[in-house]
Amino acid sequence: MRDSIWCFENVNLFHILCPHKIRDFEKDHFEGFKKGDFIYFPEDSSKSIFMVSKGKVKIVSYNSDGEEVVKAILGKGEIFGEKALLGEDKRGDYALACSEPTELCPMRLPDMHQLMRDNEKFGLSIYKLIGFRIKKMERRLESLLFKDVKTRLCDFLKEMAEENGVSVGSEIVIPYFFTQKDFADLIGTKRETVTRLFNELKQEELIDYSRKEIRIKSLENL
Amino acid sequence: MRDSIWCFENVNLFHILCPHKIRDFEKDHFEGFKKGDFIYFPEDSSKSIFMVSKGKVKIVSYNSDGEEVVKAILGKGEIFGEKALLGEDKRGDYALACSEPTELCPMRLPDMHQLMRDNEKFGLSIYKLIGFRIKKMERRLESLLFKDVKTRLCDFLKEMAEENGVSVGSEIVIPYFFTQKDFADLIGTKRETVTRLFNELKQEELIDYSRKEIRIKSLENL
DNA sequence: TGCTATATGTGATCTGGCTTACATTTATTG
DNA sequence: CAATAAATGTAAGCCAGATCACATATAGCA
Repeated sequence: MRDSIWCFENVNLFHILCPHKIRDFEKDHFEGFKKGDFIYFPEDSSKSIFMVSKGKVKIVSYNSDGEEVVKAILGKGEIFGEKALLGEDKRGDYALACSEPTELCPMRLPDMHQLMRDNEKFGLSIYKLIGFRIKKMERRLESLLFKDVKTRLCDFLKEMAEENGVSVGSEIVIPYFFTQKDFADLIGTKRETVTRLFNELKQEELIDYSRKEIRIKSLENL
Repeated sequence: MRDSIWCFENVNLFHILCPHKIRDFEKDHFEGFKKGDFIYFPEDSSKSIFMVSKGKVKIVSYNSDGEEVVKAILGKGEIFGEKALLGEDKRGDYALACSEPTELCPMRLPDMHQLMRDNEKFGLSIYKLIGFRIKKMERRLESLLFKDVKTRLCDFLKEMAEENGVSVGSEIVIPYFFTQKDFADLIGTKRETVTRLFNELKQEELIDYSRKEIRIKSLENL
């Protein structure tokens, strides 16, 4: 594992969960969501967990000033709503699709429990995933406590490069599904600051970007 | 549940875990720790979980600048090292006693698993506790993202009042086992700022404090 | 294709809380 | 009980990043 605050431990459950192994529960599989569609609301009871089979999903809540708290953004193969496995009764946050089309594998909780009982290895990897989520949150906390905005942004870009980056020549291209506002929310700063930093990094020849993609020219120096 | 960022959902497992129900595993029960003693190190493998039966335990890690990242401070009846249940192999942080004497109930992982298998209700409450830990961390994150230092301190004092406070007349007395440095670490600020704020709150007649205790004079207005 | 909404760019100003630098008070230890 | 260490108190100066106030660019839609 790298030193980066934002680095991911990729526990990709796509091939375990979806679509083959769970034909039995396939009833309401694969729902189609459009950008901005809500998947669940805070008051919904936590009756199922989801895996993203296509698109991106954002988990958010809103603080008392109506500002968005971005808890996570998830891509293909990642699960969310997993707190249902920890005895959560209500979701407590919003899940919404943030790319189009977004498709999910929903798993009802009892089915999930059965699956985990039947397949110990699978159960373990689910719990492991929860463990990784916790560690990730701990790193985010630490970065918020001790690192300045620029460092946080660089760490975050590195994380994205690992997760979603595609090598093209010496560069790493990240398809750009976040707005600068999203970046700001994720690293805990303001949009204007992100704009400023993006241009600063461009000046320093570390990245290049358009509204379509971000090109990381020198991952090492970020 | 209250609105406070810092409010606790008290899942006290003391009477479930300790000391009666687990006589079988009692071998190395109740170890005595002095203030500052390390209970585990980051490289230790996660072979057991602990419950505090007496005293206080601090979970920390250190960032690259050697600054302490305080992840949690736990009192009687609270468990720690629970990430072992989530497939963690190494602890990844330090646990150290921060009051004297501190005593623990250590539970080896296999025993724990057996206990959880045998007693479904118990297993559920353990997982629930992990869920609460996650929510608490989410609140801490949110507070760090959006609230200023004074608000964070007030929220934290409210949390402590709930957890450890004793009503004395119209006041709530909190025994004072944290130094101002500890407060600073926990809410993400510097010691000098905590001192200033403590005095500010004293001026405003909201609290009173000595090195022995903090008296909350007006919880509502904090 | 033009109109409108949303995303991005960029300066000027302001400020919470960090930094630095000590002083004072309370614990701890030989 | 003195000596030393640790915790607390206070104040001046500074700066990263927020805030405010626009300008421009791009996308989506009638």
